[in-house]
Amino acid sequence: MDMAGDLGIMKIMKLDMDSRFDHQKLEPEIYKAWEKSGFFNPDNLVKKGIAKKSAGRFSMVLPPPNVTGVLHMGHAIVLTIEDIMTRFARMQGKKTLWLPGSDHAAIATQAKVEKILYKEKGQSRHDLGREEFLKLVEKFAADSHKTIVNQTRRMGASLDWSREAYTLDDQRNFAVRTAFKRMYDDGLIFRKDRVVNWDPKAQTTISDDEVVHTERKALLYTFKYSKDFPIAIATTRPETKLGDTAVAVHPSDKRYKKYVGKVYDVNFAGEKLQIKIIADKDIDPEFGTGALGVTPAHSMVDYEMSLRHNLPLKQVIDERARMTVGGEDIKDKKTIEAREVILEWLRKENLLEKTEEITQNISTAERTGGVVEPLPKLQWFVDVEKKFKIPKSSIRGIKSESDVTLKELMRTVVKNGQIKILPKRFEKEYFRWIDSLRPWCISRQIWFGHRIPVWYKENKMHVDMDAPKEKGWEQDPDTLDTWFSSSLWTFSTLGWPKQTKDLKEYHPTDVLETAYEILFFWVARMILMSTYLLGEIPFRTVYLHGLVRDEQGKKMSKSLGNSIDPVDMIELYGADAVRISLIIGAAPGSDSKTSEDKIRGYRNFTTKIWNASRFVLMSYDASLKTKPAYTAADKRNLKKLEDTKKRVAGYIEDFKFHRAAELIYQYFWHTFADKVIEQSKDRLRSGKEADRAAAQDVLMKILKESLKMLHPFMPYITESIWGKLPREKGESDMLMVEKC
RNA sequence: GGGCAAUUAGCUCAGUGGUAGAGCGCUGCCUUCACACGGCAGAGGCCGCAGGUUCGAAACCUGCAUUGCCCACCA
Repeated sequence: MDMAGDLGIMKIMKLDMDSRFDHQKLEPEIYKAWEKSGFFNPDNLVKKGIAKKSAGRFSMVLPPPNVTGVLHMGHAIVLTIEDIMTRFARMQGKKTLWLPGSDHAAIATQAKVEKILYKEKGQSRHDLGREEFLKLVEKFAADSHKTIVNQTRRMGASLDWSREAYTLDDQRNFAVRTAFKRMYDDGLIFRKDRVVNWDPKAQTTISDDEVVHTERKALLYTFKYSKDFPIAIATTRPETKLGDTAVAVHPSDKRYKKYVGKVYDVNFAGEKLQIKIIADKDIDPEFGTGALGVTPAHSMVDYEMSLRHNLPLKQVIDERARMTVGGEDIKDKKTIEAREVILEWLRKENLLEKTEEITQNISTAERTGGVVEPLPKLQWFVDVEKKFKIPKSSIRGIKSESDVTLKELMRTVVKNGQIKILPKRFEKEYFRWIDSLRPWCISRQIWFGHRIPVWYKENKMHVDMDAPKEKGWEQDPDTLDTWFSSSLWTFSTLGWPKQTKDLKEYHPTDVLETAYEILFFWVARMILMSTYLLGEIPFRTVYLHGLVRDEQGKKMSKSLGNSIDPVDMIELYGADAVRISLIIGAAPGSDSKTSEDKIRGYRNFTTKIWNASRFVLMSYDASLKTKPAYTAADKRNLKKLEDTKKRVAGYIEDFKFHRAAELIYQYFWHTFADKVIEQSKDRLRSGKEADRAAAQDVLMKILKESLKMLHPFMPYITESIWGKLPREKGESDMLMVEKC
């Protein structure tokens, strides 16, 4: 194989080695040489005969980073683990594809740009209008994309940039509209008035998974609606009681049995209410008075209860979290202000029986931190429990043309082992999530994202790929949940809905590697979409890694000021040191800690690799042609090398990257450098020729094999050293594609 | 309220039935021609607690404690 010339790697080769590895200068040069070689693209691996049919293929998508900012340690660990898998597969001669892309991250990106716009110009998005504002967001996204892609390259990630995708580009938009249309036609997407999670801060709905429960202290008030109402109720939000349409008690609660079924007209703080007493087994007779004021429009629980009992729904709070009913002193007031007014009225009327402090869980929006206000709204949903006919299925246990639900599909592929989730404990969480899954609200009242492919005219509705030809149709102003488009990622990136060669070759992908945090958001929904739209699994193995924390074990975040910038660390210590320090000590699915000290420690390892290699190269006498006479110790050393290689490969195949990395570290430093090299010194200087030949052969052999083992973990320095070593027949000029 | 995980040397963590390990840190010696971002030597742990299984347990089982995380509609 002679490709050194046009690969440009010769330029960075020298006959001997510099006294240190200049990572700042050499890493970017090496990355360029890799890119120029074209070997990140599997087509070229096949063309040049590097990928062997018998070795099979390996495909994986990169979890697309959000175009909201810069690379952080979370990305760094993703890139490192996935690059290890990718490089390992490539060196095994597999047709290897690792596909990059980025995510438009609808709410997150829009919120960020709105913040900047307000800070810089004091304007809101409405001041600009939809079109102008979107231009601004797109500009921001493009800049951010550029930064992230450059930083991704610095990490050494061997991604096939020729296939790069974006969740909001034309091709992906086509996939999104296709998916939406198909789901609508199958009755799996519906539009309905339902109580949804409303984020008053972002002014949009959010899905159940975007709701975060946080504990806080609150006051629990016990009172009666009016003097002649028989039952006292307890609440932390008296203002919502203007929307009550029932009081619920436990069916076997003797205190209240006689009232069940009765209807009362009451005047509550000036608002006329009609309250029906109902019995529901979800009521805890022990809590408060054992009676719950049911507010169907402003509580998820109460809403579900109202559906069971056929209760009317009365909205009293609007999108700005202000009251829509009540007298002058209440209407249009913020909920907290209205609460005080009502409490004042309760005291005056002598209806307030008790006030106590409790700790309660409140719902907040994941992105904005705003307190979620449940509201009835007309929105689009995905029905996960409706039966539909699946045309074609390669899922074990689900026949083509059979009737299934999305939940069944999601559950089946993990239950039957077609998809393995590692570590296994996350499978349990996955099933639990599916069991409690409700309709997925997919419409968002924001501008940045895939516009919903639905058009309205008077009372007519048109759901299709494109707008109707005739005039007067208005497109739905809402956009789709960002996870709708990213859930198509494993196949939309390969050309779906077109039946492309890539789709046939690389789907299902082999591995989906990501942080356990987004198991529900993303992984589960990819399974949903792939099984539904393609009738096949999106990936065979889900490998989940933990979060990277700081020295104190705190989550790294900008606001805490404890985040370590991976790019700073690369500048200081090199990408190889950053990579291996993120791997060692990070068991699958467990959080790990990182610090500059740790990275510096592993930088020392790169120096050790460099110096040991320098020694082997400098003491190597190429003119020595004598047949080597191996000693028993030489054979033992070579045997140990083979054992180590096998164990390392086994660990990688088992997704135990931390074990593999630690083993190579131990082997290279404490076996090869400390023992084998030290023991060879005398022989190299004064031994007989045959012994010298044996000694230098063993050293060169172990060095080369060690570099191969190390390459997936520390690609830069190993590639650099490989380029300086004498090559034997059949050996590639580029370590990246050398057989291991 | 339900579930999951962790608890091993000062710190960070490996170690899934057979005489306690690594890195960092610490102590002492060594600047010898690969490397002081180094070498050699060394100190340091009744493996959270209590029971049990076993010839044998840090590992398996039961209970407890502490910490962390996830989920959940106690108003």
